[in-house]
Amino acid sequence: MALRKLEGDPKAREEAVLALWAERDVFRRSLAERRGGPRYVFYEGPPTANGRPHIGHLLARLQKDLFPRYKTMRGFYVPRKAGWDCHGLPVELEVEKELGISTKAEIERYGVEAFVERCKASVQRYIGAWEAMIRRLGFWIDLEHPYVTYSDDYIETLWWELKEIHKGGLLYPGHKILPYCPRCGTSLSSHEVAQGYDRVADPSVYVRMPLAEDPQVSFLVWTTTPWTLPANVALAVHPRETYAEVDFEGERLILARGRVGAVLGEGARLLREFPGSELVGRRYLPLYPLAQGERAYTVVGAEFVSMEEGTGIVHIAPAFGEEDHELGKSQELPFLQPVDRAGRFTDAFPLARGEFVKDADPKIIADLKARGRLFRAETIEHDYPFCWRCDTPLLYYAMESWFIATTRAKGEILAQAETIAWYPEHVGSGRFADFLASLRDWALSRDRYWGTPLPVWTCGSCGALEVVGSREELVARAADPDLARKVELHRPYIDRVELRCPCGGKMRRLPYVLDTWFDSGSMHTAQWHYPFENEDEFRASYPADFISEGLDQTRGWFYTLLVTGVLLHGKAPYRNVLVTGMGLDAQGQKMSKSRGNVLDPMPIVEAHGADAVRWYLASESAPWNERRYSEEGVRQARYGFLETVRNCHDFLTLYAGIDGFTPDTPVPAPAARPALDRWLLSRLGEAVEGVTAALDAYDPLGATRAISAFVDDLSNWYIRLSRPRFWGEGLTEDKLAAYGTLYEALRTLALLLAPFTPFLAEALWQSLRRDGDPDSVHLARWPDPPPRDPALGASMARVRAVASLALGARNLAKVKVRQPLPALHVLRRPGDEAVPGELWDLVKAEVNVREVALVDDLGPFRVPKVSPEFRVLGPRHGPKAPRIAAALARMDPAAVATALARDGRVSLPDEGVALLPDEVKVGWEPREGFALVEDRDGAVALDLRIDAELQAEGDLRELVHRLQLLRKEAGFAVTDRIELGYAGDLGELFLRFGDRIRDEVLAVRLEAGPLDGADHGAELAVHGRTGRVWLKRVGG
RNA sequence: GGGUCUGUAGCUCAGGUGGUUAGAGCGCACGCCUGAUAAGCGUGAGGUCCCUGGUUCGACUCCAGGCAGGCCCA
Repeated sequence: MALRKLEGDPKAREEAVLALWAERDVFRRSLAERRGGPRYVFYEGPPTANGRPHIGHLLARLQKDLFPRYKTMRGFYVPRKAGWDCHGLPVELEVEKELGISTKAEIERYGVEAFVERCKASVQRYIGAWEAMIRRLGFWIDLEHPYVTYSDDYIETLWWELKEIHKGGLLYPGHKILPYCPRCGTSLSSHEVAQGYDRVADPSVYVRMPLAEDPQVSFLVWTTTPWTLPANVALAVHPRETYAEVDFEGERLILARGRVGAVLGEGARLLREFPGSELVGRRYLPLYPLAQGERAYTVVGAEFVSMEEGTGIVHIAPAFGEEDHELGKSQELPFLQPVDRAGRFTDAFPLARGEFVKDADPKIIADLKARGRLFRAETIEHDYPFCWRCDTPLLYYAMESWFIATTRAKGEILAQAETIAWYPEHVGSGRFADFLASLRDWALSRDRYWGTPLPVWTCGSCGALEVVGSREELVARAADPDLARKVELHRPYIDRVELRCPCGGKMRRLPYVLDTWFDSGSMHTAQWHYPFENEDEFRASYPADFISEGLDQTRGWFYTLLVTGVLLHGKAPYRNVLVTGMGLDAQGQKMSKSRGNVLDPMPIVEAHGADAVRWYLASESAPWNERRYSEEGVRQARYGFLETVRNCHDFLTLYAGIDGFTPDTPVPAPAARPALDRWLLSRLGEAVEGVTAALDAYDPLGATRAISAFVDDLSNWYIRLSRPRFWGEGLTEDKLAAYGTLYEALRTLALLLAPFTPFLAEALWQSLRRDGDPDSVHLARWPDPPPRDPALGASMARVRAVASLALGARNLAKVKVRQPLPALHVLRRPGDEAVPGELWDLVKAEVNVREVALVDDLGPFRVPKVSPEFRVLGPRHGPKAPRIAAALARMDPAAVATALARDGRVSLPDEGVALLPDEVKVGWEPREGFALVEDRDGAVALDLRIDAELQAEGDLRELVHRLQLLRKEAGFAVTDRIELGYAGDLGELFLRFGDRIRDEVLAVRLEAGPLDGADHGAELAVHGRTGRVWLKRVGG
């Protein structure tokens, strides 16, 4: 094995790693080699295959890769089956767009069979885009054997599930007011509705409903949906609230007393008040007398009437509101439906016949105004639900639907929800718990084409009903068993299968398909085609240890997964959920296809590499925080972190190549190595422990911080200080210790990075691994932490602080580090005795001083400095203050300071006063020839007295530095030997330090005068000495 | 309207059982260093820790109310 530099271009490096993984079949082996070990169960939440992936998808995707990789390295067997959510309205919508159509009638005309085939093709296309992204980013999941929700096997499991649910008595048909999209022609589930709320301006309309018995008096009624007024059949009041009849600008109105001020303001005069119950049973004159019957247009009592908004008198249209519908049933009100399935008024309402209801609002308002029934019309901003895919305003509409009675299993669902650990915790205890608390029955059926068919057949003769739970059952009951054996379990094919009813009649399938959330929410079972196959797999993988998806899945997949899991298996289907935050654009807006502000990750990946994107996502913030994505962040991850890691590695390879060091070269035992090495190994132990603990706690941010801190110490302290150790000739013990330490650090770092930046980790590993090591880092075991040495860590921290202070002092004095100085005096602190001399030597080298001395007193290096405190002096001494100040300035500052400290006062004999401590500022200034720096980390005095020898040494270092730059300029390799020619005043330095110059710049010969055939030359000036040098490569 | 999260430097974000002088990275200025680095080091500028009130000897931290943004719900 040979250490070799890493490919610097991320794209090329990562593509090579992808090829290596493919060639060595690493992902499959990472599973195979762990089979039989403890299982860590992961469930893939299937992406909806109806759109291209964007950067917002990557955050959850990263968690779904990172933790399985980590657990694999910890010895777990972590199978990961990919999955695709293929059914549903979104897919149909894509196809409609392709075809340029938009209604169900058009689909029927086009042909359901052809339409459904196009849905399949569309899904395939998007799956391809997702697979490409997943592969390129190094997200390991089994794409060869995914679960696909539209496959017959998957559907068969769903049928089995529904039959089980039906057996439990929890599947039922009902009529309910449901949110309904008139464009899509189907009702929506509550979690779909939740996706589509938007703030809009709607009419806010008050109308008069005159009492039948006294048309001079009107009920005042408020609504934001004027189009529902034609369907009005009753008014509702709260029987136990107080109502009032008022005079308002000469008109008599009835409304809730508590709403008078808010609705009418100051101008209303109270005529009388009475309980709402008194109004119940009164009749009123309808706006549009479309309803028939004894109970039409009467006032009824209802507890739900709110006193928070409106007038406290609610207009009731049973066709358009859930509460209205319930009330209509209990009060035996007539049912009026003047709107068709497309959301247009029927002939029953001629005024706006054929118009979409929302568009008819202005016409209705104008009509009411013309007839004197409009009291007031305004607009109001509120949130209204729109179809989450096509943006059509939803209507609440009385529909037939099939339901799962989740409310009947609520207790069990809540109990099982308690067993789930959420990251962050508040999602589980907050929004998820809230949602479960207001659980409603699951409206499961959809009036559409591309979906799992509802397996319910009914008999045309006797009305009997059959739920089919498998293909075998279907064949057994089918009128044409051959057809049933072969038929694809999709519309329109499945609709051709008729069953034989025991009554002798024919049974036909109800034409519904399922809510796609039932598809994805059932993956825990259906991905295995259980119970028809794979019983062992199913049992071994229920429940999941880990799932991770975006926050928006709280009421989506997290919910449906739980419900189906509890109903079918009596147990929560997952133990740990890591919730990721939503992706926002640079303006802080949610990224979504409909807003058109999505950021395509692939160009960024191509430019900076998948690792940079992955590290950026993992290290920027906690996973559950929402993110503002920017390419700049990815750039920083690349240059600020990944490049540093690469350079640390390449530093090792550079010198390892020169010295012939290999991973198998024997090195001294850790205990026998210098303190700097032992310190780094201790830091490495700290890093391994930190990363491990963080990942065990589902805290990837904490893990990346521990890694970053270690890399910083490695690069900017360990390697920085160790460089000279690599420069000498031959493999000394010290050099071997440095190689061994650096090697160990990088090798362990590769392991720690493997879950986060799998490509770079692999590239490192391929360079660093020993014979006998696994041939991929992803087949290796997670590292055990090297032992820690806290005392050494504390010593190093102290020494680094001192070096920092000393460099600060140099800065202050404006003396370059290249110029050696005689001494650094360090004010002693408790514990300094325990700091090894080796570490103080590091300070010597870093600060470039001949000596580091601990002192107990900075007195010798500084002198007191006193000055008057005019703020205090002025008020106390008035006009004498300037004379006092002048007198103070004439005195010996040291004497003043001493007196103040000793006596608490200092006498000024000339002025006849004594100054108190608060009247004199006492500071310090460095004694001539010293620089002082003091802060909470300590205090140092830097001796700046440069003698001739130090000066010469400084000049030498300056000269060597210049020569090194020239070598670099000339393009020589680090190991090239050269000849050097020189002329001018500089000659003195060459004569005096010839040997050292030769060593430092690898010169085999020094020549006074020009060199023939020199490769490079330059004028130089070092401290007033000028001259010229020539460089020539030897034997090149 | 309700729930929940977020609000800390120009930007992206840490942090703190309530306690001297609130941090990092990036960016900026000046200086340094550089025989690994598109790097590094030092210094500096840059902060009402969203606002108001309360509790407290002491609040950026705890409590209450509000404001702004995100998500979820109605």
